[in-house]
Amino acid sequence: MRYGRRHLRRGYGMGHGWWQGRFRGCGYRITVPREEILSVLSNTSEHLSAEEIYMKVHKTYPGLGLTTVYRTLELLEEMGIVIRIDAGDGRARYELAEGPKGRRHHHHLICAKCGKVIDYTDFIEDEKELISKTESGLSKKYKFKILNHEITFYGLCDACK
Amino acid sequence: MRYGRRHLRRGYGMGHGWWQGRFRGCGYRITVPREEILSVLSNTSEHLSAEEIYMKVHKTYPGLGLTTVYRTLELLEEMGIVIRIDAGDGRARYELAEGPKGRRHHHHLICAKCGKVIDYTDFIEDEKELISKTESGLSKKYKFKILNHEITFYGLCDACK
DNA sequence: TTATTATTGAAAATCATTTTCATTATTGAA
DNA sequence: TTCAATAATGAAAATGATTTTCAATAATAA
Repeated sequence: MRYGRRHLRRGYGMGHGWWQGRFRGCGYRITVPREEILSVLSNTSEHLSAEEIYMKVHKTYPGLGLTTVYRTLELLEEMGIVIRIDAGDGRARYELAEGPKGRRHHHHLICAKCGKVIDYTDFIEDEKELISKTESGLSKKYKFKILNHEITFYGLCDACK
Repeated sequence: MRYGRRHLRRGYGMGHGWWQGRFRGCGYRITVPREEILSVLSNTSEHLSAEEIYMKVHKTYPGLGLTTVYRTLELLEEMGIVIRIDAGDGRARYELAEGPKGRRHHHHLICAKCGKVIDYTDFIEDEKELISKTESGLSKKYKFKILNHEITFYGLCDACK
């Protein structure tokens, strides 16, 4: 007897992501939707929106709901596994903060017209000194506990200019 | 006979903003809503959302519609008179790019909890070299025409930490 | 295997922003 | 000043991304 089940089951073949430990540690469950979403994020260098992630996962796992994508991304962002980028076009994009291979610290180049986001890792060395100096100065002066920084250049990409 | 008019008329007392020339130059009309919105933006050091601007203007000019605020802000952003800031809390905030007195180049410190935005002008000198170097390097490498940059620190403000 | 309860998906609800459209106000020309 | 052309406006409806609600389902510990 076959059963038309909407849901995959997790099994031996499923791989044991580097992130699973962190999930367990926080008391979160490891589920198929979460595995699928993280798999998509791990296998792209693009900056995907919630809907784009939904569509990609949907191909192999049609049971997925868009709601779950949003919920998962929110969770992943809270855990620092994922970074949300606001390209200013009304929908957020997401990228892995640090993957299994350890992504390098980088910043963004955003096209003001089409919203395309490019990572760049150039000049990070030169940046370090400025950032640490600025960070300690600001933290003192404005009584901010600084957690993160972001350098973004806006402009027009090759195709749009 | 009195008439309950919903609309103020522009008159001699209304002041001649530094921005009016730019409006005329672009073929845009100078209207009361635009004057009022720019007046609010000129008289605050806060980073206001469209709705906050609407509420402030509404006190002296109840005829104003929220739609007009959005439309005006869009126009002002296009003209480079206003800068939109995405604090990541789902609504954009706006600030004057450069006022009559000429605001200094600055960057932002954003509280990840309450969304508060603080301008800082510290370390701008140190920043210059890095930025110009980065800018020319990126522009060449990625064929981007760079128009603008943004440095933002995220953290917790004194009240939230 | 079972009980507990976190997670899920669908549908409805939100909420900021945009669009539509008829009305009104600004502007340049007469 | 008056007038005609049309840009700008406000109200209401539409949009679109994201969030909430709630009953059903699946992951986990015992």
